Amino acid sequence: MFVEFGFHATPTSKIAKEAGVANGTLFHYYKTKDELIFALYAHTKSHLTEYMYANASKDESLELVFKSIYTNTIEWAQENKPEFYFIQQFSTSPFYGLISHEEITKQAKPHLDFLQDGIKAAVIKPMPVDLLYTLINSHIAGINQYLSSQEFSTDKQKKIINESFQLLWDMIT
Amino acid sequence: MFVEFGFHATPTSKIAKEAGVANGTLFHYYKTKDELIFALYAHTKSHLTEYMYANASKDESLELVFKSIYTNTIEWAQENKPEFYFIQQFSTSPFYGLISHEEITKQAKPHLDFLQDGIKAAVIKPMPVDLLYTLINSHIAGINQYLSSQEFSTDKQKKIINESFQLLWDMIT
DNA sequence: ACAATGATTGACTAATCAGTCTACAAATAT
DNA sequence: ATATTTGTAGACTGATTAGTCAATCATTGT
Repeated sequence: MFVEFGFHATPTSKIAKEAGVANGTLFHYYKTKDELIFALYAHTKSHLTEYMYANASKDESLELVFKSIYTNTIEWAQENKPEFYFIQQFSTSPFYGLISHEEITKQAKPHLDFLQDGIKAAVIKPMPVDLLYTLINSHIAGINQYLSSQEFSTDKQKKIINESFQLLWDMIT
Repeated sequence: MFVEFGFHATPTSKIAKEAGVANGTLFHYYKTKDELIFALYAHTKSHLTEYMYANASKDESLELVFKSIYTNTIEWAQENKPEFYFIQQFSTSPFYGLISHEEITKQAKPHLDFLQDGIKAAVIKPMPVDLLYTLINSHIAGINQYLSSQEFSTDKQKKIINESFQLLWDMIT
């Protein structure tokens, strides 16, 4: 509903109704509407992170692990479009600025470590990991936007993902 | 104010006050608050577009023209952070979905044409221009996010822009 | 069996908001 | 000079909203 109508155009009364509970119940679990929004963001973000690292055996080469994470992320986004869109909407909203810097770095830590390993192993080009991370995230956001902009067959979609991965991989290695 | 507080947390009364006019005056020029928001988006977007193509002499090589557009865009974004942030906020909000598809393609047309020329000239890799366009936009959004995340000296900033341009250029050519 | 705590309800409220309306002022046209 | 249109003002309204509250209901521990 936040994605469809926006944060403030989605009243708590409708959220409660959609959830099948009374108005008061909602405020029993979340002191304020903002708290609910933050909780939803954290919840959604952790779902994505969990899915990203699924099937990531540490035996594979760094490229294969990275490709697995890349593919997983896009797959999750395509199968959970509202959730992914919500993350983006939240990230570019004033709400995002209210999250503590600490929380954000904590969230990004595992990803940054992974990239740092890649640099240390002389696989990934030496550059600030923050920059690298941002570039990768933006790239993935772009691919998702493209994949959502029109209807592709599953095969065509896989082809796009493979090719765009190669572009990204060549760029950072 | 939209960037700072969000769309609905910015009442028309405060907009009018900030603009130094009475409440009624605002609604004399914009029938609804939404109309004002759309107008602000169109206004801001056209400012950016104008700046992007500044100093773009058609005599230069395609790479130099592209680099000029690239640099201009990032410069504008860094010098007009709230405006750039507003465009991003708007683009990932439910408002964006209310803009006609026609309007969007019309807006992107010159950029797509430019990229198409690059492909025809065998400078840019052959791929769907939509995809190319999205990748470039995402890349630029990422760089801006990175540049805004910490304070860089002007020299350092220029260095980052140059290096990241090279990454992008190598990726698409 | 009986406390005690936690969960659920929905009517209620105080505040806020987008948009209206009437009156007046300024500018422009005749 | 007068008439007509356009711009400005700000008090006002009806609707909506986040959040409260007092009263039940359910669950758990003893």
